[in-house]
Amino acid sequence: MVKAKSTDRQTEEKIFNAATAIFEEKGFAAARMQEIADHAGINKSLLHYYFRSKEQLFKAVFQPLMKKMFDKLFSVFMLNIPFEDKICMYYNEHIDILLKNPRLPIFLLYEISHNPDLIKSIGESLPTRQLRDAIYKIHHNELQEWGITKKDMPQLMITIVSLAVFPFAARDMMRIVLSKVAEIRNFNSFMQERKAFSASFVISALKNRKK
Amino acid sequence: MVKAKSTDRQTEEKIFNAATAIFEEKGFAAARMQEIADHAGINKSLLHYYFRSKEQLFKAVFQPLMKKMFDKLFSVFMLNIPFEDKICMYYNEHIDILLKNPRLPIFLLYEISHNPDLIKSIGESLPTRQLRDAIYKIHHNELQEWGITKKDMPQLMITIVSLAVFPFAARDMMRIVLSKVAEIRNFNSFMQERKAFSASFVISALKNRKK
DNA sequence: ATATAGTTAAACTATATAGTTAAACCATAA
DNA sequence: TTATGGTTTAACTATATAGTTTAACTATAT
Repeated sequence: MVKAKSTDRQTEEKIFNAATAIFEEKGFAAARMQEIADHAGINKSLLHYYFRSKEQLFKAVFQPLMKKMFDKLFSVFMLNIPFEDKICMYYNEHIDILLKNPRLPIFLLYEISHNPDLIKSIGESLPTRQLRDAIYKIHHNELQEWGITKKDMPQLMITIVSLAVFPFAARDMMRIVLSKVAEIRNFNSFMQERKAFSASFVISALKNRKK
Repeated sequence: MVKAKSTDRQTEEKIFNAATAIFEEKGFAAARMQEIADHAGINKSLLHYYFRSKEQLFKAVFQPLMKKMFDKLFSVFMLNIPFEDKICMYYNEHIDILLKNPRLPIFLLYEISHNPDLIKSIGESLPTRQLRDAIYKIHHNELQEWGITKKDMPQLMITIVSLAVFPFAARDMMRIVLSKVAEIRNFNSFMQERKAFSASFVISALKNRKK
């Protein structure tokens, strides 16, 4: 019985990993239950034995991914360190995470925009306003010096995130549109460079801000 | 015969518009030929009579959209005006276009990442390198003064575009994650604000750049 | 050894959808 | 008037896929 339960978990995990990979690659609509089963090395019956339906399996995959993403983000921005250091740390960490899951951004963005309910429950549980207020409180002096008001915070936050996330969402577009621009041929090294570029770009913009 | 041809064009256009709307809203995989026919006010037989298959119809919609998008972008950046003005103009124009087609970015990005062939032919015909070189030539003085080398250009270009396009791709994510942050409740006015914010952000960053 | 939980195999149902066909309909140009 | 080309209707085929069922198999705990 004890061993059986352990096997249980292993299988569940195999399924979870397979589903994550397939959903992330193909999206919900184009993913096939058979393919997920194959990828997990089990058969379709067992897939439905563990997760009653495609929707249920999808949610089981999607929501933790989503939460993990945000928790990571929030944890960095909640740190009590100077703003400049925080920006550097954010780009270093977030870009590294995404380099390991390059298809995650386009997957999450697309699925949310086609099924907003999926994330509603998560969204409501996120301490978004607390984050904004915390950031604003921690960095009050710096932000004030740069002329950033509370009203500017959403613009600033979206801006910071854009620089890291957009290139992943636009990866294949870049690959094709900019394929003839030599410097971008290798996406990985482009993103490595981008860590420092983005950080210094944001800091420079803030330091030289006109209201 | 003459009148027939004109009717022909009208129907083709009705189909084209309907297909554009449905594909943009649902994506290729989830779009239904029946729904497109309904939306166009015709029946499925006629749909196949004009466009032999779903793939063909999709390409007929997708490729012009893509090209239109890039032509507009390129035309702004090719203008021979000061860099600061160009940045302002870009954000004003591009954000206005996207406000009229808010689902276009996520649609294009997703479909390209799931079927890169779709755009390969377009991509190859785009004067990307010329654009980079033209920008670099037109703004040589300003860029040099700011310490932007040719090698930095891709980072800079992606950065500029990110700030305008990412919020559209992340629109529903923002809607949910930031729903409790009062300042963002109205996406439209958020993007209106963003025109000036982005422009001044980029200019400030460049003027204060450390190499 | 036996019962049990996890697992497989294969056949099955139900449904959705792309695409086809053929006959009839209708406006218009010759 | 009549031939033509765009159009509708409705029935059709073919296929893909989610999900079900059932019987048999296997390892393990007791």
